[in-house]
Amino acid sequence: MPELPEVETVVRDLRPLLCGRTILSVIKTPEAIRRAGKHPWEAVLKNRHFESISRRGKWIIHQLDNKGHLLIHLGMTGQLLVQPKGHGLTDHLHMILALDQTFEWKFRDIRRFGNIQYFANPTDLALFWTKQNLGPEPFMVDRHYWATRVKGTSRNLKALLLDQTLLVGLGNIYADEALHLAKLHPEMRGQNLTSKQNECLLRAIENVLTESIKNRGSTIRDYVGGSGLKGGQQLNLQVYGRTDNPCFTCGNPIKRTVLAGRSTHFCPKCQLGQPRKSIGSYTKGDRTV
DNA sequence: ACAGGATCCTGGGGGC
DNA sequence: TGCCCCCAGGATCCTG
Repeated sequence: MPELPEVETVVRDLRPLLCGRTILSVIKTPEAIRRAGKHPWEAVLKNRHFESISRRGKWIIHQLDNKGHLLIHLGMTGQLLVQPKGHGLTDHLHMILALDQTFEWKFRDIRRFGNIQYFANPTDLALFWTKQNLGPEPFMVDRHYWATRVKGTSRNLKALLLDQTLLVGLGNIYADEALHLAKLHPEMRGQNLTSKQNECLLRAIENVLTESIKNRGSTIRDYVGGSGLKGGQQLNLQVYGRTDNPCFTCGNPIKRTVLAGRSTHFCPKCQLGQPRKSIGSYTKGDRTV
């Protein structure tokens, strides 16, 4: 499931493989991808050069030499690959661009939750970002913004961390991991966090993402980087996918629940602050605060 | 404002 | 072996 570390890894892999390369032809267009925009792909992409590859949240941004932008969201199972022609898997390919020196740019997506968008000029792109209303990048969060937004809501922490308008980049895996590192219960309400806990949560998010980027992200099932290499962070996960296994910190079994419609993994002993039914209080160990 | 459910989608795994 | 059902979740929409 591509989250920020996986998307960042793809971008870093693609950059040297793609920058300066020319699109010779469009071999396959993304009709099967439900949310892909409709464009005369051959007309807008043929003979264009890739100027730069970057990322905003989980979106991958290809800037072309005509100020056009090709955006890709990997969704659940998306893979973006640049490989010599004839390499790699051939099923579930939704868009293929032939590049110079017989390389191919390929978007592969088994479950088709991905998204492909093209913007002909910076104005259209800016409009798209406005509509998306994305929050800040995790490593560039203003402390005051963070404190205000988290303290100002009664939503639970799991739902908050998945909300891309609050903060971009977290998905189900790293939301669970960050909450475990911060020792905060996923059901705790934003408004019930102390300033110290709030700051600790932001640091935990940064630390979890930093470590995961270092390990090229987590390959649970389908994810691979831009050159086809798998990630390594799945070996370091503390709670995600470890239901009933002992917590590495305290030895108690990891619990699973469903929050914000997503499976949520946590250690009930290490992660305190589960809210009681009465509003405005939460349990901390055996005490009510 | 918020929670929860449905929707899109396919492959893997469990049960029979 | 084959069949059925459930589960996984990023984003979005709808309802209560």
